[in-house]
Amino acid sequence: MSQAKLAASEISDRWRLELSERPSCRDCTIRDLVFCGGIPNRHLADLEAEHEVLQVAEGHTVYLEGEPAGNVFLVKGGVLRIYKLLPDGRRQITDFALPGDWVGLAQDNRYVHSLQALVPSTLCEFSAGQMESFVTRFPDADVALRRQWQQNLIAAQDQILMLGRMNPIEKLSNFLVRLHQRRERAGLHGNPVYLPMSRSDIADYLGVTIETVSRSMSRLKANGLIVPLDRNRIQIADLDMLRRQAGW
Amino acid sequence: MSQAKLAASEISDRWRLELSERPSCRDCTIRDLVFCGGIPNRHLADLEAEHEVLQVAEGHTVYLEGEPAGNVFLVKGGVLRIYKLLPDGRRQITDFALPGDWVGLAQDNRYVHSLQALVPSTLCEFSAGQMESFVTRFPDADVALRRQWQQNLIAAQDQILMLGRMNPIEKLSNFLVRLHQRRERAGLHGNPVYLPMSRSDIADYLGVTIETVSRSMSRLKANGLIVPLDRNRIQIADLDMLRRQAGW
DNA sequence: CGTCTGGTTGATCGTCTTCAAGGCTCGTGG
DNA sequence: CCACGAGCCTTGAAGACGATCAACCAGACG
Repeated sequence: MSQAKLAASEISDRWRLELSERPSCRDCTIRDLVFCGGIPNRHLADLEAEHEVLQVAEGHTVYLEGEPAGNVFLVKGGVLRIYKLLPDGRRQITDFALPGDWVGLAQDNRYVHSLQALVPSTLCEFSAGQMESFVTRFPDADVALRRQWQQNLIAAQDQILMLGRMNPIEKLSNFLVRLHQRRERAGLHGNPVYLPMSRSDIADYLGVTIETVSRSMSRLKANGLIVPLDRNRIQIADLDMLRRQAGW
Repeated sequence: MSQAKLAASEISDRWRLELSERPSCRDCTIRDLVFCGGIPNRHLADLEAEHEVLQVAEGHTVYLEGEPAGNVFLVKGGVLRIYKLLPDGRRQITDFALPGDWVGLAQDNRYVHSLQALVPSTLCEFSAGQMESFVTRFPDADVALRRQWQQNLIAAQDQILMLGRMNPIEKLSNFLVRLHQRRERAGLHGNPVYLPMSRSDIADYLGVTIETVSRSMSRLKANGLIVPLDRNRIQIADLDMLRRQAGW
Protein backbone atom coordinates (compact mmCIF):
# COMPACT_ATOMS: atom_id res chain seq x y z
CA MET A 1 0.00 0.00 0.00
CA SER A 2 1.06 3.52 -0.65
CA GLN A 3 0.39 4.35 2.98
CA ALA A 4 3.65 2.69 3.90
CA LYS A 5 5.49 5.61 2.29
CA LEU A 6 4.00 8.10 4.69
CA ALA A 7 4.99 9.01 8.23
CA ALA A 8 3.14 7.24 10.99
CA SER A 9 1.34 10.35 12.15
CA GLU A 10 -0.10 10.87 8.72
CA ILE A 11 -1.35 7.39 8.06
CA SER A 12 -4.76 7.84 9.53
CA ASP A 13 -5.84 11.00 7.81
CA ARG A 14 -3.86 11.36 4.61
CA TRP A 15 -2.97 8.88 1.91
CA ARG A 16 -2.23 8.67 -1.77
CA LEU A 17 -4.17 6.53 -4.18
CA GLU A 18 -2.29 4.08 -6.41
CA LEU A 19 -2.78 4.53 -10.11
CA SER A 20 -4.91 1.41 -10.16
CA GLU A 21 -7.16 2.75 -7.42
CA ARG A 22 -7.89 5.97 -9.25
CA PRO A 23 -10.71 6.60 -11.67
CA SER A 24 -9.51 7.81 -15.05
CA CYS A 25 -9.14 11.52 -15.68
CA ARG A 26 -11.42 10.89 -18.61
CA ASP A 27 -14.30 10.45 -16.18
CA CYS A 28 -13.35 13.35 -13.94
CA THR A 29 -16.45 15.34 -13.10
CA ILE A 30 -14.62 18.64 -12.93
CA ARG A 31 -12.37 18.23 -15.92
CA ASP A 32 -14.17 20.82 -18.01
CA LEU A 33 -13.94 23.36 -15.22
CA VAL A 34 -10.19 23.41 -15.06
CA PHE A 35 -6.97 23.31 -16.96
CA CYS A 36 -7.18 19.56 -17.55
CA GLY A 37 -9.83 20.34 -20.13
CA GLY A 38 -7.04 21.94 -22.12
CA ILE A 39 -5.20 18.65 -22.40
CA PRO A 40 -6.28 16.54 -25.37
CA ASN A 41 -7.73 13.08 -24.73
CA ARG A 42 -4.82 11.34 -26.39
CA HIS A 43 -2.50 12.78 -23.75
CA LEU A 44 -4.63 11.77 -20.81
CA ALA A 45 -2.26 8.96 -19.91
CA ASP A 46 0.48 11.56 -19.42
CA LEU A 47 -1.80 13.57 -17.21
CA GLU A 48 -2.71 10.56 -15.12
CA ALA A 49 0.87 9.42 -14.73
CA GLU A 50 2.18 12.86 -13.83
CA HIS A 51 0.21 13.63 -10.73
CA GLU A 52 -0.71 12.04 -7.44
CA VAL A 53 -4.18 11.79 -6.03
CA LEU A 54 -4.34 12.70 -2.39
CA GLN A 55 -7.11 11.75 -0.05
CA VAL A 56 -7.42 13.64 3.24
CA ALA A 57 -9.69 13.22 6.24
CA GLU A 58 -11.84 15.87 7.85
CA GLY A 59 -9.71 18.26 9.87
CA HIS A 60 -6.47 17.25 8.19
CA THR A 61 -4.04 20.07 7.49
CA VAL A 62 -2.70 19.65 3.97
CA TYR A 63 -0.03 22.29 4.51
CA LEU A 64 0.78 25.16 6.85
CA GLU A 65 1.71 28.73 5.99
CA GLY A 66 5.48 29.04 5.86
CA GLU A 67 6.14 25.38 5.11
CA PRO A 68 8.48 24.61 2.19
CA ALA A 69 6.25 24.57 -0.85
CA GLY A 70 6.66 22.79 -4.14
CA ASN A 71 3.33 21.22 -4.96
CA VAL A 72 0.11 22.71 -6.17
CA PHE A 73 -3.24 21.04 -5.72
CA LEU A 74 -6.44 20.87 -7.65
CA VAL A 75 -9.49 20.22 -5.51
CA LYS A 76 -11.32 17.25 -6.97
CA GLY A 77 -13.84 16.76 -4.19
CA GLY A 78 -14.64 18.09 -0.73
CA VAL A 79 -14.26 21.49 0.90
CA LEU A 80 -11.21 23.05 2.51
CA ARG A 81 -10.45 26.24 4.34
CA ILE A 82 -7.64 28.52 3.20
CA TYR A 83 -6.53 30.72 6.07
CA LYS A 84 -3.86 32.93 7.54
CA LEU A 85 -3.03 33.48 11.21
CA LEU A 86 -1.70 36.45 13.13
CA PRO A 87 0.99 35.74 15.73
CA ASP A 88 -1.56 35.96 18.55
CA GLY A 89 -3.85 33.43 16.96
CA ARG A 90 -6.41 35.60 15.24
CA ARG A 91 -7.49 33.77 12.12
CA GLN A 92 -8.71 35.04 8.78
CA ILE A 93 -10.13 32.60 6.27
CA THR A 94 -9.29 33.99 2.86
CA ASP A 95 -11.37 31.48 0.95
CA PHE A 96 -13.07 28.13 0.94
CA ALA A 97 -11.66 25.81 -1.69
CA LEU A 98 -14.30 23.87 -3.61
CA PRO A 99 -14.01 21.32 -6.42
CA GLY A 100 -12.28 22.88 -9.41
CA ASP A 101 -10.23 25.33 -7.33
CA TRP A 102 -6.47 25.52 -7.31
CA VAL A 103 -4.55 25.81 -4.07
CA GLY A 104 -0.90 25.90 -3.14
CA LEU A 105 0.10 29.51 -3.67
CA ALA A 106 3.71 30.06 -2.65
CA GLN A 107 6.27 32.83 -2.45
CA ASP A 108 10.01 32.25 -2.06
CA ASN A 109 9.19 28.54 -1.98
CA ARG A 110 6.98 28.83 1.10
CA TYR A 111 3.24 28.48 1.22
CA VAL A 112 1.61 31.82 1.90
CA HIS A 113 -1.39 30.40 3.74
CA SER A 114 -2.56 27.21 5.42
CA LEU A 115 -4.94 24.64 3.98
CA GLN A 116 -7.18 22.39 6.03
CA ALA A 117 -9.93 19.98 5.05
CA LEU A 118 -13.39 20.82 6.33
CA VAL A 119 -14.78 17.51 5.13
CA PRO A 120 -13.03 14.46 3.65
CA SER A 121 -11.46 15.73 0.44
CA THR A 122 -9.67 14.59 -2.65
CA LEU A 123 -6.88 16.57 -4.24
CA CYS A 124 -4.89 16.15 -7.44
CA GLU A 125 -1.30 16.93 -6.54
CA PHE A 126 1.19 18.32 -9.04
CA SER A 127 4.81 19.24 -8.51
CA ALA A 128 5.87 22.68 -9.72
CA GLY A 129 7.93 20.99 -12.41
CA GLN A 130 4.97 18.97 -13.64
CA MET A 131 2.84 22.08 -13.85
CA GLU A 132 5.51 23.90 -15.76
CA SER A 133 5.75 21.00 -18.14
CA PHE A 134 2.01 20.92 -18.73
CA VAL A 135 1.65 24.57 -19.51
CA THR A 136 4.50 24.56 -21.97
CA ARG A 137 3.24 21.43 -23.71
CA PHE A 138 -0.45 22.38 -23.78
CA PRO A 139 -1.19 26.03 -24.57
CA ASP A 140 -4.88 25.59 -23.80
CA ALA A 141 -3.99 24.44 -20.31
CA ASP A 142 -1.81 27.51 -19.95
CA VAL A 143 -4.67 29.81 -20.89
CA ALA A 144 -7.10 27.99 -18.59
CA LEU A 145 -4.66 28.20 -15.72
CA ARG A 146 -4.09 31.91 -16.17
CA ARG A 147 -7.81 32.50 -16.29
CA GLN A 148 -8.14 30.59 -13.05
CA TRP A 149 -5.61 32.83 -11.27
CA GLN A 150 -7.38 35.90 -12.53
CA GLN A 151 -10.68 34.57 -11.24
CA ASN A 152 -9.07 34.11 -7.85
CA LEU A 153 -7.81 37.67 -7.91
CA ILE A 154 -11.23 39.01 -8.86
CA ALA A 155 -12.80 37.04 -6.02
CA ALA A 156 -10.16 38.37 -3.63
CA GLN A 157 -10.98 41.95 -4.62
CA ASP A 158 -14.65 41.30 -3.97
CA GLN A 159 -13.75 40.03 -0.55
CA ILE A 160 -11.62 43.10 0.11
CA LEU A 161 -14.61 45.32 -0.61
CA MET A 162 -16.78 43.15 1.60
CA LEU A 163 -14.38 43.19 4.53
CA GLY A 164 -13.49 46.85 4.29
CA ARG A 165 -16.84 48.48 3.73
CA MET A 166 -19.78 46.26 4.64
CA ASN A 167 -21.63 45.77 7.90
CA PRO A 168 -22.29 42.26 9.25
CA ILE A 169 -25.70 41.87 7.62
CA GLU A 170 -24.31 42.86 4.26
CA LYS A 171 -21.32 40.60 4.74
CA LEU A 172 -23.47 37.59 5.48
CA SER A 173 -25.83 38.35 2.59
CA ASN A 174 -22.84 38.66 0.31
CA PHE A 175 -21.47 35.37 1.56
CA LEU A 176 -24.72 33.49 1.01
CA VAL A 177 -25.24 34.94 -2.45
CA ARG A 178 -21.72 34.04 -3.50
CA LEU A 179 -22.01 30.49 -2.21
CA HIS A 180 -25.28 30.25 -4.10
CA GLN A 181 -23.87 31.47 -7.37
CA ARG A 182 -20.75 29.39 -7.04
CA ARG A 183 -22.82 26.25 -6.86
CA GLU A 184 -25.04 27.35 -9.73
CA ARG A 185 -21.98 27.94 -11.86
CA ALA A 186 -20.75 24.47 -11.04
CA GLY A 187 -23.99 23.17 -12.49
CA LEU A 188 -25.63 22.25 -9.16
CA HIS A 189 -28.68 24.03 -7.90
CA GLY A 190 -27.73 26.65 -5.36
CA ASN A 191 -30.93 26.73 -3.34
CA PRO A 192 -30.95 25.74 -0.56
CA VAL A 193 -27.41 26.89 0.10
CA TYR A 194 -25.24 24.20 1.61
CA LEU A 195 -22.94 25.39 4.38
CA PRO A 196 -20.41 22.70 5.21
CA MET A 197 -18.53 25.08 7.50
CA SER A 198 -19.16 25.98 11.13
CA ARG A 199 -20.27 29.40 12.39
CA SER A 200 -16.73 29.92 13.55
CA ASP A 201 -15.47 29.40 9.99
CA ILE A 202 -18.03 31.83 8.64
CA ALA A 203 -17.05 34.36 11.29
CA ASP A 204 -13.38 34.10 10.42
CA TYR A 205 -14.24 34.47 6.77
CA LEU A 206 -16.39 37.56 7.29
CA GLY A 207 -14.07 39.20 9.81
CA VAL A 208 -16.59 39.22 12.68
CA THR A 209 -17.33 37.07 15.75
CA ILE A 210 -19.49 33.97 15.85
CA GLU A 211 -22.09 35.82 17.92
CA THR A 212 -22.39 38.45 15.21
CA VAL A 213 -22.80 35.77 12.55
CA SER A 214 -25.51 34.17 14.62
CA ARG A 215 -27.34 37.44 15.21
CA SER A 216 -27.11 38.40 11.55
CA MET A 217 -28.49 35.03 10.56
CA SER A 218 -31.39 35.49 12.94
CA ARG A 219 -32.10 38.90 11.53
CA LEU A 220 -32.09 37.71 7.92
CA LYS A 221 -34.50 35.02 9.04
CA ALA A 222 -36.72 37.50 10.91
CA ASN A 223 -36.82 39.68 7.81
CA GLY A 224 -37.96 36.74 5.74
CA LEU A 225 -34.92 36.67 3.45
CA ILE A 226 -33.80 33.20 4.44
CA VAL A 227 -35.28 30.08 6.01
CA PRO A 228 -32.72 27.98 7.87
CA LEU A 229 -33.53 24.33 7.24
CA ASP A 230 -30.91 22.90 9.54
CA ARG A 231 -27.46 23.85 10.79
CA ASN A 232 -25.91 23.41 7.36
CA ARG A 233 -28.64 24.21 4.90
CA ILE A 234 -30.31 27.53 4.29
CA GLN A 235 -33.17 28.19 1.97
CA ILE A 236 -32.96 31.55 0.25
CA ALA A 237 -36.44 33.05 0.26
CA ASP A 238 -35.72 36.42 -1.36
CA LEU A 239 -32.66 36.27 -3.57
CA ASP A 240 -33.19 39.71 -5.08
CA MET A 241 -33.31 41.43 -1.72
CA LEU A 242 -30.35 39.41 -0.50
CA ARG A 243 -28.44 40.45 -3.61
CA ARG A 244 -29.26 44.08 -3.03
CA GLN A 245 -28.01 43.90 0.53
CA ALA A 246 -24.88 42.23 -0.74
CA GLY A 247 -24.06 45.29 -2.81
CA TRP A 248 -25.15 44.14 -6.26
CA MET B 1 -0.48 65.44 -32.95
CA SER B 2 -2.01 62.28 -31.56
CA GLN B 3 -4.26 64.39 -29.40
CA ALA B 4 -6.44 65.03 -32.39
CA LYS B 5 -7.59 61.42 -32.30
CA LEU B 6 -9.09 61.80 -28.87
CA ALA B 7 -12.46 63.18 -27.84
CA ALA B 8 -12.50 66.81 -26.84
CA SER B 9 -13.27 66.08 -23.22
CA GLU B 10 -10.19 63.93 -22.96
CA ILE B 11 -7.70 66.24 -24.58
CA SER B 12 -6.68 68.01 -21.45
CA ASP B 13 -5.96 65.10 -19.20
CA ARG B 14 -5.25 62.07 -21.34
CA TRP B 15 -3.17 61.63 -24.47
CA ARG B 16 -1.12 59.07 -26.32
CA LEU B 17 2.50 59.55 -27.21
CA GLU B 18 3.60 59.09 -30.81
CA LEU B 19 6.26 56.48 -31.41
CA SER B 20 8.75 59.25 -32.03
CA GLU B 21 7.94 60.93 -28.74
CA ARG B 22 8.55 57.80 -26.72
CA PRO B 23 11.82 56.70 -25.20
CA SER B 24 12.89 53.25 -26.33
CA CYS B 25 11.80 50.22 -24.33
CA ARG B 26 15.52 49.46 -24.17
CA ASP B 27 15.92 52.35 -21.73
CA CYS B 28 12.80 51.59 -19.72
CA THR B 29 13.60 51.85 -16.04
CA ILE B 30 11.18 49.13 -15.04
CA ARG B 31 11.82 46.66 -17.81
CA ASP B 32 13.53 44.15 -15.54
CA LEU B 33 10.66 44.24 -13.11
CA VAL B 34 8.07 43.05 -15.55
CA PHE B 35 7.28 40.77 -18.42
CA CYS B 36 9.07 42.94 -20.96
CA GLY B 37 12.29 41.61 -19.50
CA GLY B 38 11.27 38.27 -20.97
CA ILE B 39 11.36 39.68 -24.48
CA PRO B 40 14.77 39.48 -26.13
CA ASN B 41 16.47 42.70 -27.22
CA ARG B 42 16.26 41.79 -30.87
CA HIS B 43 12.46 41.80 -30.63
CA LEU B 44 12.22 45.15 -28.89
CA ALA B 45 10.99 46.83 -32.05
CA ASP B 46 7.97 44.50 -32.01
CA LEU B 47 7.32 45.38 -28.41
CA GLU B 48 7.52 49.09 -29.12
CA ALA B 49 5.28 48.91 -32.14
CA GLU B 50 2.65 46.78 -30.46
CA HIS B 51 1.60 48.99 -27.63
CA GLU B 52 0.53 52.53 -26.96
CA VAL B 53 1.97 54.83 -24.33
CA LEU B 54 -0.70 56.68 -22.42
CA GLN B 55 -0.13 59.80 -20.41
CA VAL B 56 -2.76 60.83 -17.88
CA ALA B 57 -3.14 63.86 -15.65
CA GLU B 58 -3.72 63.87 -11.91
CA GLY B 59 -7.28 62.88 -11.10
CA HIS B 60 -7.95 61.38 -14.50
CA THR B 61 -10.03 58.20 -14.52
CA VAL B 62 -8.41 55.69 -16.85
CA TYR B 63 -11.41 53.37 -16.72
CA LEU B 64 -14.48 52.74 -14.59
CA GLU B 65 -15.72 49.47 -13.15
CA GLY B 66 -18.21 47.88 -15.53
CA GLU B 67 -16.91 49.64 -18.64
CA PRO B 68 -16.24 47.44 -21.68
CA ALA B 69 -12.70 46.19 -21.22
CA GLY B 70 -10.15 45.06 -23.74
CA ASN B 71 -6.90 46.69 -22.81
CA VAL B 72 -4.46 45.97 -20.05
CA PHE B 73 -2.00 48.51 -18.75
CA LEU B 74 1.48 48.42 -17.33
CA VAL B 75 2.26 51.30 -15.02
CA LYS B 76 5.45 52.93 -16.20
CA GLY B 77 5.41 55.96 -13.93
CA GLY B 78 3.16 57.62 -11.38
CA VAL B 79 0.68 56.29 -8.83
CA LEU B 80 -2.95 55.29 -9.34
CA ARG B 81 -5.75 54.11 -7.13
CA ILE B 82 -7.60 50.89 -7.91
CA TYR B 83 -11.00 50.93 -6.26
CA LYS B 84 -14.50 49.54 -6.09
CA LEU B 85 -17.69 51.31 -5.10
CA LEU B 86 -20.86 50.14 -3.39
CA PRO B 87 -24.15 51.44 -4.82
CA ASP B 88 -24.46 54.02 -2.02
CA GLY B 89 -21.03 55.45 -2.69
CA ARG B 90 -18.90 53.71 -0.09
CA ARG B 91 -15.47 53.22 -1.59
CA GLN B 92 -12.85 50.57 -1.02
CA ILE B 93 -9.41 51.01 -2.51
CA THR B 94 -8.12 47.54 -3.29
CA ASP B 95 -4.62 48.66 -4.17
CA PHE B 96 -2.38 51.49 -5.24
CA ALA B 97 -0.76 50.82 -8.60
CA LEU B 98 2.93 51.72 -8.73
CA PRO B 99 5.49 51.47 -11.55
CA GLY B 100 5.83 47.87 -12.64
CA ASP B 101 2.26 46.92 -11.73
CA TRP B 102 -0.30 45.53 -14.13
CA VAL B 103 -3.84 46.84 -14.16
CA GLY B 104 -6.90 46.19 -16.25
CA LEU B 105 -8.41 43.06 -14.73
CA ALA B 106 -11.65 42.16 -16.46
CA GLN B 107 -14.40 39.59 -16.30
CA ASP B 108 -16.94 38.97 -19.06
CA ASN B 109 -15.23 41.79 -20.94
CA ARG B 110 -15.95 44.38 -18.24
CA TYR B 111 -13.43 45.95 -15.92
CA VAL B 112 -13.94 44.69 -12.38
CA HIS B 113 -12.72 47.89 -10.69
CA SER B 114 -12.00 51.52 -11.46
CA LEU B 115 -8.61 53.11 -12.03
CA GLN B 116 -7.76 56.73 -11.34
CA ALA B 117 -4.47 58.61 -11.40
CA LEU B 118 -3.33 60.06 -8.08
CA VAL B 119 -0.50 61.95 -9.74
CA PRO B 120 0.37 62.43 -13.41
CA SER B 121 1.07 58.92 -14.68
CA THR B 122 2.37 57.03 -17.67
CA LEU B 123 0.92 53.70 -18.77
CA CYS B 124 1.89 51.20 -21.43
CA GLU B 125 -1.34 50.07 -23.05
CA PHE B 126 -1.75 46.64 -24.62
CA SER B 127 -4.80 45.15 -26.26
CA ALA B 128 -5.84 41.69 -25.09
CA GLY B 129 -4.82 40.35 -28.48
CA GLN B 130 -1.36 41.88 -28.25
CA MET B 131 -0.85 40.38 -24.81
CA GLU B 132 -1.95 36.97 -26.03
CA SER B 133 0.46 37.26 -28.88
CA PHE B 134 3.35 38.19 -26.63
CA VAL B 135 2.89 35.34 -24.21
CA THR B 136 2.66 32.76 -26.96
CA ARG B 137 5.72 34.13 -28.75
CA PHE B 138 7.88 34.66 -25.66
CA PRO B 139 7.69 31.95 -23.01
CA ASP B 140 9.74 34.00 -20.56
CA ALA B 141 7.20 36.79 -20.78
CA ASP B 142 4.49 34.26 -20.09
CA VAL B 143 6.23 33.04 -16.95
CA ALA B 144 6.87 36.59 -15.77
CA LEU B 145 3.28 37.54 -16.32
CA ARG B 146 1.96 34.56 -14.44
CA ARG B 147 4.30 35.36 -11.56
CA GLN B 148 2.96 38.90 -11.54
CA TRP B 149 -0.63 37.73 -11.19
CA GLN B 150 0.36 35.42 -8.38
CA GLN B 151 2.09 38.27 -6.61
CA ASN B 152 -1.08 40.29 -6.88
CA LEU B 153 -3.08 37.44 -5.40
CA ILE B 154 -0.63 37.07 -2.52
CA ALA B 155 -0.86 40.79 -1.82
CA ALA B 156 -4.64 40.60 -1.94
CA GLN B 157 -4.64 37.83 0.66
CA ASP B 158 -2.44 39.92 2.91
CA GLN B 159 -4.92 42.73 2.59
CA ILE B 160 -7.79 40.38 3.40
CA LEU B 161 -6.07 39.42 6.64
CA MET B 162 -5.40 43.08 7.40
CA LEU B 163 -8.98 44.18 6.76
CA GLY B 164 -10.62 41.27 8.51
CA ARG B 165 -8.58 40.91 11.64
CA MET B 166 -6.52 44.01 12.46
CA ASN B 167 -7.34 47.11 14.48
CA PRO B 168 -6.65 50.57 13.04
CA ILE B 169 -3.17 50.92 14.56
CA GLU B 170 -2.14 47.55 13.17
CA LYS B 171 -3.69 48.38 9.81
CA LEU B 172 -1.76 51.61 9.51
CA SER B 173 1.49 50.00 10.65
CA ASN B 174 0.96 47.28 8.10
CA PHE B 175 0.31 49.86 5.40
CA LEU B 176 3.45 51.84 6.17
CA VAL B 177 5.66 48.76 6.36
CA ARG B 178 4.34 47.48 3.06
CA LEU B 179 4.85 50.82 1.32
CA HIS B 180 8.35 50.85 2.75
CA GLN B 181 9.24 47.39 1.52
CA ARG B 182 7.62 47.94 -1.84
CA ARG B 183 9.96 50.86 -2.47
CA GLU B 184 12.97 48.99 -1.17
CA ARG B 185 12.21 46.15 -3.55
CA ALA B 186 12.00 48.60 -6.42
CA GLY B 187 15.55 49.62 -5.55
CA LEU B 188 14.69 52.97 -3.97
CA HIS B 189 15.25 53.65 -0.31
CA GLY B 190 12.04 53.25 1.59
CA ASN B 191 12.74 55.60 4.49
CA PRO B 192 11.21 58.12 4.76
CA VAL B 193 8.06 56.58 3.34
CA TYR B 194 6.51 58.66 0.59
CA LEU B 195 2.71 58.92 0.74
CA PRO B 196 1.39 60.43 -2.48
CA MET B 197 -2.18 59.70 -1.42
CA SER B 198 -4.51 61.70 0.81
CA ARG B 199 -5.78 60.62 4.23
CA SER B 200 -9.06 59.85 2.56
CA ASP B 201 -7.33 57.42 0.20
CA ILE B 202 -5.54 55.76 3.08
CA ALA B 203 -8.83 55.47 4.98
CA ASP B 204 -10.57 53.84 2.04
CA TYR B 205 -7.66 51.47 1.66
CA LEU B 206 -7.64 50.45 5.32
CA GLY B 207 -11.40 50.25 5.65
CA VAL B 208 -11.68 52.96 8.32
CA THR B 209 -12.58 56.68 8.43
CA ILE B 210 -10.16 59.55 7.86
CA GLU B 211 -10.49 60.54 11.51
CA THR B 212 -9.35 57.10 12.57
CA VAL B 213 -6.39 57.28 10.20
CA SER B 214 -5.46 60.64 11.66
CA ARG B 215 -5.75 59.45 15.24
CA SER B 216 -3.74 56.31 14.52
CA MET B 217 -1.06 58.39 12.87
CA SER B 218 -0.90 60.64 15.93
CA ARG B 219 -0.62 57.65 18.19
CA LEU B 220 2.20 56.07 16.22
CA LYS B 221 3.93 59.41 16.44
CA ALA B 222 3.31 59.74 20.18
CA ASN B 223 4.73 56.26 20.68
CA GLY B 224 7.88 57.23 18.80
CA LEU B 225 7.43 54.76 15.97
CA ILE B 226 7.19 57.36 13.24
CA VAL B 227 8.15 61.00 12.69
CA PRO B 228 5.91 62.77 10.20
CA LEU B 229 8.10 65.09 8.11
CA ASP B 230 5.27 66.67 6.16
CA ARG B 231 1.87 65.68 4.88
CA ASN B 232 3.32 63.20 2.42
CA ARG B 233 6.52 61.97 3.99
CA ILE B 234 6.89 59.90 7.10
CA GLN B 235 10.14 58.90 8.69
CA ILE B 236 10.02 55.42 10.21
CA ALA B 237 11.79 55.60 13.57
CA ASP B 238 11.30 52.02 14.75
CA LEU B 239 10.84 49.64 11.86
CA ASP B 240 11.04 46.50 14.00
CA MET B 241 8.29 47.61 16.32
CA LEU B 242 6.19 48.77 13.38
CA ARG B 243 6.70 45.38 11.77
CA ARG B 244 5.63 43.58 14.91
CA GLN B 245 2.46 45.65 15.12
CA ALA B 246 1.83 44.87 11.48
CA GLY B 247 1.66 41.17 12.27
CA TRP B 248 5.12 40.06 11.12
C1' DC C 1 -30.11 10.09 31.05
C1' DG C 2 -26.02 13.01 31.45
C1' DT C 3 -22.39 15.22 29.04
C1' DC C 4 -20.31 17.65 25.41
C1' DT C 5 -20.13 20.61 21.46
C1' DG C 6 -21.84 24.14 18.63
C1' DG C 7 -25.22 27.62 18.24
C1' DT C 8 -28.33 31.27 19.91
C1' DT C 9 -29.69 35.05 22.74
C1' DG C 10 -29.11 38.64 26.32
C1' DA C 11 -26.46 42.37 28.88
C1' DT C 12 -22.58 45.15 29.18
C1' DC C 13 -18.49 47.25 27.49
C1' DG C 14 -15.18 49.34 24.37
C1' DT C 15 -13.83 50.93 20.01
C1' DC C 16 -14.51 53.11 16.00
C1' DT C 17 -17.79 56.21 13.69
C1' DT C 18 -20.17 60.31 13.50
C1' DC C 19 -20.72 65.03 14.27
C1' DA C 20 -18.50 69.29 15.18
C1' DA C 21 -14.96 72.66 15.69
C1' DG C 22 -10.54 74.42 14.93
C1' DG C 23 -5.74 74.50 12.73
C1' DC C 24 -2.47 74.40 9.03
C1' DT C 25 -1.01 75.19 4.25
C1' DC C 26 -1.23 77.05 0.06
C1' DG C 27 -3.07 79.66 -3.76
C1' DT C 28 -5.41 83.90 -5.05
C1' DG C 29 -6.33 88.66 -5.04
C1' DG C 30 -6.29 93.03 -2.95
C1' DC D 1 3.18 91.64 1.53
C1' DC D 2 -0.61 90.28 3.92
C1' DA D 3 -5.67 88.99 4.07
C1' DC D 4 -8.71 85.74 2.86
C1' DG D 5 -10.72 81.42 1.65
C1' DA D 6 -10.64 76.57 0.32
C1' DG D 7 -9.13 72.09 1.13
C1' DC D 8 -7.13 68.90 3.96
C1' DC D 9 -5.94 67.37 8.31
C1' DT D 10 -6.27 67.02 13.32
C1' DT D 11 -8.60 66.92 17.64
C1' DG D 12 -12.60 66.68 20.78
C1' DA D 13 -17.27 64.99 22.33
C1' DA D 14 -21.09 62.04 21.72
C1' DG D 15 -23.21 58.04 19.91
C1' DA D 16 -23.73 53.47 17.75
C1' DC D 17 -22.33 49.17 16.52
C1' DG D 18 -20.01 45.07 17.10
C1' DA D 19 -17.10 42.59 20.68
C1' DT D 20 -17.00 40.46 24.92
C1' DC D 21 -18.84 38.02 28.72
C1' DA D 22 -22.32 34.99 30.25
C1' DA D 23 -26.28 32.09 30.27
C1' DC D 24 -29.04 29.01 27.89
C1' DC D 25 -30.57 25.74 24.26
C1' DA D 26 -30.52 21.80 20.88
C1' DG D 27 -28.76 17.89 19.02
C1' DA D 28 -25.14 14.04 19.07
C1' DC D 29 -23.25 10.48 21.53
C1' DG D 30 -21.83 7.53 25.11
